[in-house]
Amino acid sequence: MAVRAKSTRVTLRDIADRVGVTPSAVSQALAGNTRIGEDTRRVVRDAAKELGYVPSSAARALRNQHAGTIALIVPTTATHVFGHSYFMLVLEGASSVANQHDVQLLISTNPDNDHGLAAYERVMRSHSADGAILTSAAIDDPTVERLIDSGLPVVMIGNFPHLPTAITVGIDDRAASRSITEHLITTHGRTRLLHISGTLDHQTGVDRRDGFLDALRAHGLDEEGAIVEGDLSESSGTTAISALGRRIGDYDGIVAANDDMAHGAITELKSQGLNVPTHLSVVGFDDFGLARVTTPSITTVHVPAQRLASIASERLFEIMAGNDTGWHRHTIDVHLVLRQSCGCGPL
Amino acid sequence: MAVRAKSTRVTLRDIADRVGVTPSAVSQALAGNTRIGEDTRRVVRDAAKELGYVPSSAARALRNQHAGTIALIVPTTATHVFGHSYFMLVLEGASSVANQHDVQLLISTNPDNDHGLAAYERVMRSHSADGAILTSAAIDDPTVERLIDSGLPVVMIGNFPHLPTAITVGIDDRAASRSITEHLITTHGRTRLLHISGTLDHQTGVDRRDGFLDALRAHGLDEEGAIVEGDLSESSGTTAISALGRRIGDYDGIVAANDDMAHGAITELKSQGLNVPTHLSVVGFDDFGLARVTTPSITTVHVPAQRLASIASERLFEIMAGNDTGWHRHTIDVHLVLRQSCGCGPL
DNA sequence: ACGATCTGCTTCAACGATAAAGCACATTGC
DNA sequence: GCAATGTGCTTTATCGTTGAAGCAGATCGT
Repeated sequence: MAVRAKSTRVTLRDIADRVGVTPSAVSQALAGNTRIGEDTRRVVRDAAKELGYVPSSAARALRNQHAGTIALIVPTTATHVFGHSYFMLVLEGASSVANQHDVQLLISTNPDNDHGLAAYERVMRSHSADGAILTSAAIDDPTVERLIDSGLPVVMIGNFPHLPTAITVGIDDRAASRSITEHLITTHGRTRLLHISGTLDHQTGVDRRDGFLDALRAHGLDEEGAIVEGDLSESSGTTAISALGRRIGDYDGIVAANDDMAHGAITELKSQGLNVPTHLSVVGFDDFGLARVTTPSITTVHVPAQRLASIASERLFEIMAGNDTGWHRHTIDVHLVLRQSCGCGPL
Repeated sequence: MAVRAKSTRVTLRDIADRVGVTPSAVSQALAGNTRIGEDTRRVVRDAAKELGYVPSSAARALRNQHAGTIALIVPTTATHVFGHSYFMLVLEGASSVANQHDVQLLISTNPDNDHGLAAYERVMRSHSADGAILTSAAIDDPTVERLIDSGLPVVMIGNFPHLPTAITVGIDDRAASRSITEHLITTHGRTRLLHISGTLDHQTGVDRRDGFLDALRAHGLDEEGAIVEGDLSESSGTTAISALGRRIGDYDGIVAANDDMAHGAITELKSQGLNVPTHLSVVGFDDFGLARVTTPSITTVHVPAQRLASIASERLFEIMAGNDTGWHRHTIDVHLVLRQSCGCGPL
């Protein structure tokens, strides 16, 4: 039983030989071409089913000049971004849309240091994907621009104001950040606020910081010492607080650029004997899972990552189908999720 | 500016024309064939670099009869399994190994209802992947057997005792489950234990349940009413407890088959005014992230999913390279992570 | 009744890369 | 001095699929 089945790879020729026509006729029959007789068509289809014929994706790709594949590109090391459940949601969104279109999903992650090209440049040049969803790109990543200019259909998740031709789906980070900051100010009367920002080489980090500052200015609050730069990791949230030493007493509210840092901050505050939300209100951003399960649960902005990905994917398929008339920038609404860490939810 | 760059796809012919040799010579030059003169080789390589040549993956795949791709197959709906961060870790492990081997990673998820074949059967028959990592397969999934018999190199993550020829990497769920149960018994003196099991159509669910029962029997404890079947979701952990009503008083320890259910159970216990770990000790399984961040943090078995995936991937590459002499079943060690929910960690 | 259209296939070329075989010409061995 | 070997390419065939073009024989229109 062992090796038998292995080599027998069914091609058009096998069907052709069995039915007694040419491979080309089989191809046309399977494609439903009406120039092939009704009878032949049926016989061919039966034979194909019986032999378990599946077209060779390589031959098809070569002949038709498209791969039947889209790529999900994450231009950082796997450990960095995969570590955030964000990616899982994106994958889920892209995957389901790809499946609906009967297209394979390729995951492209690490830089391909072997050839000095980014992995996704290879994907693009080798035509192993017909289009790409790009996410988590840094502002200054020069390869992104080349990717877009290459003519490969690309839809990006996030905001890229410096790339005017890019097709993007994102949320209004700045408005959302302002909104959650104002919640702390107007609902909870917090006036001495600290922002733990994300990495500022990503647009998201900049926008969330700016939204925070917008809120401060709108309410005439002090911007002095209001910002500490983090890196989106839980430990950077912890460090942000511990580095403050006793100056933490100057603050009564913390706006973190994501939930991981909010959680890190809360942990550190707790260990210093400070209660959240009694002594300080803390809020996060993202709501990818963590914010719901911690104690206190974290008030945050819900970012619908899966929906971002599925919308991006749908748009990508439109573009690949030649429909270039749709939107180029799409912003989907987000909402606050009020939980315990600001003082809203039941304790 | 629009359409210009698009069509210019660089092939061997372009390099050949520029250098003044045939495409075949270029191919050989790039492959480092010594029958091509030193000078020509250098000129060709320079031209290739300058033009930005990247081989067509489709043409290569067709000619060489292999795709340059491995598939990560998850034979369930995306929402079910992707929902667990397990998949993220597996992806990370597989992805990094694939990258090291300069091979693309294909994600195959949903059944392809269009043709009545599982998506991965198409992957296999269409030869769009040279090998596959298969995870989260149900015990009775008949397509798994066909996949293995097809001759496509496959390495599975998990244990599949009913598939004697399968190459698998897993952990000893039964021993680990027994071990964490015994921790509750011997260290914390818990004697009235409840197991919230996983789905029993997966080997993991069965093994973890059996390990729990092993511990009970070894210590002469009562098996009556000791098992409730859950489905690995947080809510099934909650339901398992709430459905018990006041009979929860009969128990002093809960062994959940994963952390999500443990967390659900703890939440429900809390809301009933029961303290964990004072009134009851609770433990989970997996340690994929959740267990560390809850309050109380959850004592659990750390399952190194990423390592499982990378070991599986390495073995897959060995097999694809023709080395069939390695192990067929590999079990990697796991360890308990003692935290607060059993009564061990600092509160 | 005889060119025009239809029907049902076959033939052919191509997608891009590659390995085997071939073919000149130069060099070497004895 | 002439076969044997080496060098540096070119020619050719192939992977599996597909669409255009070709080609018989039947059917139709007037």
